[in-house]
Amino acid sequence: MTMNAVTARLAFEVVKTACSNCNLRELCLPIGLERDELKRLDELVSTRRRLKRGDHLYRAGQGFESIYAIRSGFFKTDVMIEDGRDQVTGFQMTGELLGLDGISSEIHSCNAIALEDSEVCAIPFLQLEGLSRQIHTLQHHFHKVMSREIVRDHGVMMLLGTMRAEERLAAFLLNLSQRFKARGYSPAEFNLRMSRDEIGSYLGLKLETVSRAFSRFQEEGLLAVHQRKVRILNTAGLRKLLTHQRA
Amino acid sequence: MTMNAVTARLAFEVVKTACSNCNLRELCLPIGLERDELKRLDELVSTRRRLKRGDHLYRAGQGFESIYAIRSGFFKTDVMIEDGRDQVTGFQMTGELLGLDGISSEIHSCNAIALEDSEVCAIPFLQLEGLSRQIHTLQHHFHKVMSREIVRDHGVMMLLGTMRAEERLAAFLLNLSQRFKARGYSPAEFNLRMSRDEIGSYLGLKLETVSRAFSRFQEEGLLAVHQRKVRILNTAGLRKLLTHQRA
DNA sequence: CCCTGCCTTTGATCCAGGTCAACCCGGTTG
DNA sequence: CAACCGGGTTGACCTGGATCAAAGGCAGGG
Repeated sequence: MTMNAVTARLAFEVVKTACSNCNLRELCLPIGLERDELKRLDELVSTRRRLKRGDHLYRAGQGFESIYAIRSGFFKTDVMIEDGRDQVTGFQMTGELLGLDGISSEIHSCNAIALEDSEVCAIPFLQLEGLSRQIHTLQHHFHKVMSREIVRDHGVMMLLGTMRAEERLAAFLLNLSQRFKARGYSPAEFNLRMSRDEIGSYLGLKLETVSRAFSRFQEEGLLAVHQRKVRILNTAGLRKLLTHQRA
Repeated sequence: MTMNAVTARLAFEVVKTACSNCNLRELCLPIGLERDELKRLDELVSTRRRLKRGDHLYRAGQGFESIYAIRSGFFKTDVMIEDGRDQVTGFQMTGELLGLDGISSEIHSCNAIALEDSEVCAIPFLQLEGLSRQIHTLQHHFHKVMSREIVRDHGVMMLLGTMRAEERLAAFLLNLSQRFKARGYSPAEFNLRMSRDEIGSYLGLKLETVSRAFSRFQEEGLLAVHQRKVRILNTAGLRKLLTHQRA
């Protein structure tokens, strides 16, 4: 093998999977790692998976062995009870981790479904634990990610427990907006990847209620909606809905 | 110092704080640790804190440095938004951990309040991370605990998003019952440590609705309630409310 | 012992959001 | 092109739980 062939091979692999070369490394697990630490993480994250819209990344009941970092695309997670009722527990986008629910019992407790064609990096969990025993920064960052998920869930509980329909939708839109912004997209104009029904499930509302709330926001000049295309016209107005309403 | 003095001193310390001697060690962080590992955990868990009913263990906004294992007593955690609305995010009992919300930003995001006189073990988080880099079992168990919290939160989201008032209360009571049972108490008869208002906040209901649901359950012979004293008479009936109801 | 204050229960009324139903719109198929 | 189909919107009506109000325990303090 010539030197060039080696270089080419390395270059190929880097393009193929490396965290060290991923433009999400500031959003994702590698945050704060040194060059050589990053390389060791690269070794774990060797398998990618492509999913088409509608595909399951994993299902409730399946054995757990990896967590997944979203490289591109958009997901929802949901839980189901026997009688068929289900609840969307979250929407995940680029750079976010999926699968943390599986750690506790080594069995996934929810479904993760791609809402658009997506790509994820699979990170074998036991190996991640091994590496994070060696790299303090990685360990600490991983703990922060899990804790952030807990805090996020508390926010959703607050939303579901105390807010009225329009407040919920406003909170939802502001959250999406802020996350798009953090990824370099417009915070004001975006396409929803999920149906009214899925938004409703997440927010504890029926799809008709979600639709009506959208229409109301439009009437009030807070935003322009057409199907799944949303443009926020008055962020402050939306924000005021959240804080100010109620006694 | 005589040998006896040394022994006595050790015995004193063991009684005072050691995980190795704690009758909760099968419920709490030490699960699965070897004798010598346990000893090293003991060294971290040196500070105890006693709280009286109503005391805050920590408050939202305070800096985070330790997580807490409940040694005895009963807690609630809640989050608040500017306009004064608050949401109880959980009730914690013996052997459960508090403070995981603080890891993500190094600032606590919720309040933890004792609902009865209680005692907790403070575990400095950075030291816990250090030790769990050395003790694989401890690391893994800690990850499971965090993950379990996420799964629990998803359950609450399901409850808040899809269940009707009586289903919520049934789910709540069954959950409490099961947790008392796991601690060696009667699963059928217990004292609620929280007010109707706090139950309502947790379940996304008003206190009057909670009270009415209790009365209804009593009429239907599912349980006997008097103020905070609850006796479950028909567990299967309560369980059926959960699964069967609705289309 | 009574008083005070908090918690709980219960009744009467109201309303936000659920339910049911019709229609619309854009994309796809035969 | 028509027929179809899976969202999305909109209207009319209904209901579960919120709200408002009153009264009944129970615990703690003087």
